[in-house]
Amino acid sequence: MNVLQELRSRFRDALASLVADPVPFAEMVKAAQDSKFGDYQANCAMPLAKLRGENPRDVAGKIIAQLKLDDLCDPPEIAGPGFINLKLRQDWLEATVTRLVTDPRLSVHTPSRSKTIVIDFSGPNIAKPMHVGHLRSTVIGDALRKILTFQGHRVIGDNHIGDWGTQFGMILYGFKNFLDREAYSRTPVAELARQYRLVNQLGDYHEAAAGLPGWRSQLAERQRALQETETTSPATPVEKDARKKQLKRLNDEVAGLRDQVASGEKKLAAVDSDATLKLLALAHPNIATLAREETAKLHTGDAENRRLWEQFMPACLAELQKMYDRLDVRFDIALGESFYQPLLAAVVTDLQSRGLARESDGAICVFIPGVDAPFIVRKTDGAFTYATTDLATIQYRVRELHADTILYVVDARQSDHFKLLFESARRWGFDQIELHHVSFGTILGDDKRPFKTRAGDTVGLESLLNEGVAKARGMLETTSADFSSRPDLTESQRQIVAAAVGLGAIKYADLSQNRESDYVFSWDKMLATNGDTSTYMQYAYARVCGIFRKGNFDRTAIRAAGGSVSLATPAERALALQLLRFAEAIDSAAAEYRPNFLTQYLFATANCFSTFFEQCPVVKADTDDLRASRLRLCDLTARVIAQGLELLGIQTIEQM
RNA sequence: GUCUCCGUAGCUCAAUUGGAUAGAGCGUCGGCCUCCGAAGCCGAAGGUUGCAAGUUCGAAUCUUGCCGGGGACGCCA
Repeated sequence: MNVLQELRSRFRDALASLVADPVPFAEMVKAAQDSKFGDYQANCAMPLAKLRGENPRDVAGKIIAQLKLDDLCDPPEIAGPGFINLKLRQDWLEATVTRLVTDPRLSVHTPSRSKTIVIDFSGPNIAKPMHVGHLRSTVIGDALRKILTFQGHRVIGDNHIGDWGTQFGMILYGFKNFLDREAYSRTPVAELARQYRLVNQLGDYHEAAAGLPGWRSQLAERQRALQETETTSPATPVEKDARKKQLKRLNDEVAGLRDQVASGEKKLAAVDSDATLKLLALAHPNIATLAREETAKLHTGDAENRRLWEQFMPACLAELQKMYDRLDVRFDIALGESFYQPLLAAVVTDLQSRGLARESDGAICVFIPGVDAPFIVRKTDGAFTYATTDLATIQYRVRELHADTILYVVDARQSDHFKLLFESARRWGFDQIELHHVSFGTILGDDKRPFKTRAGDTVGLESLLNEGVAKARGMLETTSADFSSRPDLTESQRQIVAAAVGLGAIKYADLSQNRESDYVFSWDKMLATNGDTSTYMQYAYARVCGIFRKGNFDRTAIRAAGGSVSLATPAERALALQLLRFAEAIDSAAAEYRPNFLTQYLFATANCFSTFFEQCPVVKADTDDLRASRLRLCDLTARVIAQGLELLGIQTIEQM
C-alpha cells in the first residue's frame, strides 16, 4: 500500500461534500515537512476556505468531521492557519510493517492500468567509442527502465543506435583510402574509429584552411568596431544603455571569432606539423564532400557500401555490448536508425500529401505555426534527416510496439528538436500517446566547462569506468575494515567489491542530481568515504548483513517464521515509517521520471538505519521478542536498500 | 536578433510542483568506540533564495522589468 495515496483517497471522499472536484485538494496531502507536525499533513483547507469564503480553520474542522481514517491515524490536529496534521497510529504502523516483512513487492502495487512504455536511451554512434557524453542517458534511462518495470508497466528499453548517419560516410571513405589492413584484422573497431577521426581531422583541416582568412578579417573588423564603440561617449542615459548592450555584443562576437580562429589555427597546425598527415591532406582536398557522397551512396543502396556496412556492424555492436555488460545495462530491443531507413520515403510523401510538409529552399520541411525553425524531413540533396527517422520511429513504436508512452532520455540541448518532433507527430495523427523528452544537463569539469581530459579531448567511457574502479580499489585498500584487516578476502572478491563501489559511485553521482541541471563531475565527491554517496548506502547494507552474519541468523528463516514487529523507540518507529514509504518513493520517481527522488529516499533510509543501529542493539536486545522484532526490521531494511539500489543499477555487497 | 534553461549556505546540490522556522552533503567547530562494521552517530555555526516591483492568507516556486551565466537557432545527430 502507498500510504500517501491511501490518505489522499480518504480525503477525496471527505471532500466530496465540500467541493465539486475534490481531486486537486486531495492531492494537497503530503508527507509532513517536519516530523514535529506528525507523519503527513493536508494543506487543502486554506485554498478551499478561500473558494468558499470561509475561515480556513473552520473548513479544516469540517473536513476532519467528514474524514474516516481513525483506523489509520490518531485524531487529526488543526495547526497554524489551517494545516491538518496527521500521525499514523502506532498499532496500525506495527501491523502494516509486519505485513511488509513478508511482502515480496515491498508494498509497491501494480498500477490498475499498466501502460506500454518505450524508453529511448543511450543511443551511441557506431564505430565511435562511447564517451562520457553517453553516460547520463545510459544510466538514467536504465534506472527508469528498471523503476517503471518494477512498478508493473510493460517497458521496452530501446537503444536507438546511430548506425546510418554522416559518420558512416567518413568511415567508408577512410576504409577505402587509408585502411591499415593489419590493424583492422587485429582490432577492427579501433581501426574504424581511427578512420573516423582521421577523415574528420582532414576535413576540419581543409575547412580551417579555407575559412581562416575570412575569419581573421572578420575578427579584425569586429575588433575595430569594438574600439570605435569604446571611444564614443554617450550623452543621454538611453544612448549609454544602447552603448553598453552593443559593447557586450561586440565583446561576445570578438571572443567567439577569436575562439574560432584559434581552433582553426590549431587544426591547421596539427596537420602541418606532421608530414604524413600533410601529404594525406594535400592528396584529399575534397574529403568532406567525398565522405558525404559515401553516405549518400550507402543510403541510395550502393552495393559496395552496403556490403561494407554489413561487414562493420557486428564488431561494432559487440564493442558496444562490452560496455553495456560492464555497466550491467540491458535493452529489450536495439533498433538503430538503419532499421527505419526503408520507411522514410513514405513518411515524407505522407506528410506532403496531408499538407503538413512542403518544399522550402529545395528541402522538404514541416512548419509549425509560431515556430520559425523548419523541421527538415528531406534535405536538398534528397537525403533524409534524423527528423524523418524520428517520425518513422514514432510510427513504428505506436503501430508495432503499441506504445502508450515514449520517453526520450536525451540531452537538454535537443529540446527544440523534440518540441518540433512531438508537435509534428501530433499533427501527423499520433495524438493519443504521451511523448516525453526526459532531458538532462551537461556533465561539467571542475572549470564548469563540459567535462574534458586535460588535453581537451572528450573522456572515453571505458577509461572513465576503469579509473572509477581503480580509485575505488585504492580507497578500499586504505579505508575498509575488511580489506585492510582481512587477508583472506580473495583477489576476485576484492575486484567484485571495487567494481560495485566504483561503478556505483559513478552512477549514483549522476542519478542523485536533479537530471535537469548540469552537474560537476568530481571523483573526490563521488568516491568520498562519507556523505551522500552510493558507498554510504552500500555500507549501511553491509552493516545490516554484518548483524546477521555475526549473530548467525538466517534471513529467510526470519521471514518464514512470521511474528510481529514492535516499535517501542523513536528510532524504530522512524525507520519503520521510512521503510513503509518505499512505494511512495518509487511512485514519485516514476511519475516525474526522476531517479533522484529514489536516491534521496535511500539516503534518508540508510540514515534512519544508522540511527537505529546506534540506538537499538539487535543481537544483544533485552528480550528474545525484541531481538526477533528488530531482526525483522533489519531484514526489511536490507531488502529495501538492496531493491532500491538495484533499481538504480547499483550493486550491493554483503562485506566490503 | 529569436527562442530556451538557469541564478538557493564558503563549495556541490535538494526543496514532494504555491505551504508552517528554505533543507542535505562537503568543509568548519564541539561531543560519542569496554558494546551488532566510527565508511557511522549526536549537536553548533553558516541565507535579504541575483536585484526590484507585482499577484494572495502564504512566493525559491507564478507575472513583469532589470543584472549575470549556459544552451539552441535550415539542410550534423
